Amino acid sequence: MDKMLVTRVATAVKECYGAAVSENEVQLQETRKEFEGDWTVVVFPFTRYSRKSPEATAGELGDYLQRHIVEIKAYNVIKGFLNLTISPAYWIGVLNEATGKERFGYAGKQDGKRYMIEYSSPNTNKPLHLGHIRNNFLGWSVSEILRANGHEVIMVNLVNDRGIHICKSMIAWQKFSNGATPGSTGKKGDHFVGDYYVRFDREYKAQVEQLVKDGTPEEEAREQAPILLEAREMLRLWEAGDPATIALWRQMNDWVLQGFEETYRLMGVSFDKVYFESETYKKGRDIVLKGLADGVLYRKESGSVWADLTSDGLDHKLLLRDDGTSVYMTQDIGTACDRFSEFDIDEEIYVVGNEQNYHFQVLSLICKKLGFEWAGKIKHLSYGMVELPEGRMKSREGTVVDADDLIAEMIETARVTSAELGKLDGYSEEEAAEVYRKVALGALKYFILKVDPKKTMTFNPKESIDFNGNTGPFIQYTYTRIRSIERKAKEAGITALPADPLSPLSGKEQSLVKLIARLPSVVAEAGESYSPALLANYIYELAKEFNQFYHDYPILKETDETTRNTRLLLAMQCGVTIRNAAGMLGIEMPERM
RNA sequence: GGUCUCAUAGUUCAACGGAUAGAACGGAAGUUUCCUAAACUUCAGAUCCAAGUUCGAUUCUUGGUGAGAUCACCA
Repeated sequence: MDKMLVTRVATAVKECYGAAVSENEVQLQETRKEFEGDWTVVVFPFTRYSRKSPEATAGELGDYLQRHIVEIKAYNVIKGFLNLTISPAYWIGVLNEATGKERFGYAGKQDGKRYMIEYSSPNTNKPLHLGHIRNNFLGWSVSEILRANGHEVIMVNLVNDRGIHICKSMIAWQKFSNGATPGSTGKKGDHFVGDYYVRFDREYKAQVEQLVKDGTPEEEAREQAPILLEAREMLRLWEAGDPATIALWRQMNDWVLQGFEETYRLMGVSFDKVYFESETYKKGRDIVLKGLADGVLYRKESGSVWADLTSDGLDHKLLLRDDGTSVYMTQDIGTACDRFSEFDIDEEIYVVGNEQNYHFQVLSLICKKLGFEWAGKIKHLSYGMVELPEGRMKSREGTVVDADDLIAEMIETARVTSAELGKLDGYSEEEAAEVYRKVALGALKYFILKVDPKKTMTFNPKESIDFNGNTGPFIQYTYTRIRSIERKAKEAGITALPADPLSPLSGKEQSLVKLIARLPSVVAEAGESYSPALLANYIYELAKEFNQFYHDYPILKETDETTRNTRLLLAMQCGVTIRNAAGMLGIEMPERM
């Protein structure tokens, strides 16, 4: 409907004033609640074609549109705004069309693009924390939204499983574990290994302090601490392929990955393909050498290879070290190249925190310089840090919020609240636990996804799990109310019937239908801008609108059968809409809560 | 210092260059009991500063101020 209106407005301008206006010059928006009408055309831009006052122009266009579009019942003009009122029959048609579609909101799979989306990308030396949570939710949700738009999405995870950080955990484990394992201690693997990483750091600091006390300059002490030298030696052994080192490395990574697996399952995210940096870290070397031969890159006397980006306002960037080994940037060039040739993807999205904005700016620039035609197809979905009400998380100060701990706490809060109110009394323990999990994760996901990704956000665990206001649980709660109404209606033998075209919808009913009808365009917009936040805010608006609607029109009390059935239908469709839209954010709906 | 991002009620978040800047939480007052972890209705309360472009600027441009990120032979 809205697309059709835009087209027709453009023709109207052409017919009335003989000026060809492109469709993106037409500004169509939903009429604000305080005015009469459904859609509003902003006519200010057309006054230069009509050479008349905004009011007169709007009037003429309104006349034309009403004559030529049957669905337009009336129009009114306020200043330069032309408000169009659509006939009630149209809205009833929309409602009838939407109902019964379980996949309402999802576009069919037609000529969509193929995306690859890389997200999560953890290091294997410590467990996931709150920052990863934002990353995972964003990556998963954007994928779902793109899929809902009819695109194909390959979700990938690049696990950073090699380097000095994992060697630090390995050394500490060798020295201090006495052969302990996650199995023997009952600890989750990632936490187990993370503890040794922390242990390493403690030991390292103690050694530095001791060296300084013995008269070593601090800078030198930091370089010369024995345990650090041991970690470096271990990295050397690893790169040399020393069997014992490799075996230990494999063992510790397995522990961590098993732990991650559990956290991913809990968060409800998954991947189509997992890359390991240990397998990709040498990539890109040949490409860089070719770039060097082509004169795009240059070599310093010491042997290292660089890209000169100063003409683009950036610095020089190292691509190969003196010893010829790759750096992070080199690997990224290599893996991107592989992916584009292997999967024939139209676009690659990297979900990575904004501390790497510079990295991705440089990456796309270098790829362009190297002459890859896909250089423009790599996108960085950059997101801001997550802070706590007390301020930034600092690993040094131990204020990092662990992902598993946080989720466990939220589930516990949900459990306690529910137990107090005894609402799930009829449920078995497993069923109830499932509800707590859905509520806790719904709260977390909604709270994080409703915020514009690029902004730094403050996460307040207490507020997020509030059951009122702009929260996930409020949305879930609204859904369960709808389901409860459905159940009661069924018990009373009431069935929802298609709306009667002869019974016009009231204002509140109509605005609810309008809101429901908007879902497809919200999904499309969210897909284009990679913004789950748009969807989140939409769902809240719908949930809130439903609550108001239900307050004004108690469905089960209504005596007129046709009216009652239409309203029941409307409520049920609200439920489907909320469920589907929330599903794209990864928020599951409980039947009761 | 260079580059990039952000700045909106007390707080957490909204607002393709459009109408009187919306919500939520918190605060004040009230209504109701068909769904209920009840909901709904009022009230008070904000665009960091200064210029510019525009019929119209929270939005675009420039310059300030403030906050954050980044500029490694780390990843």
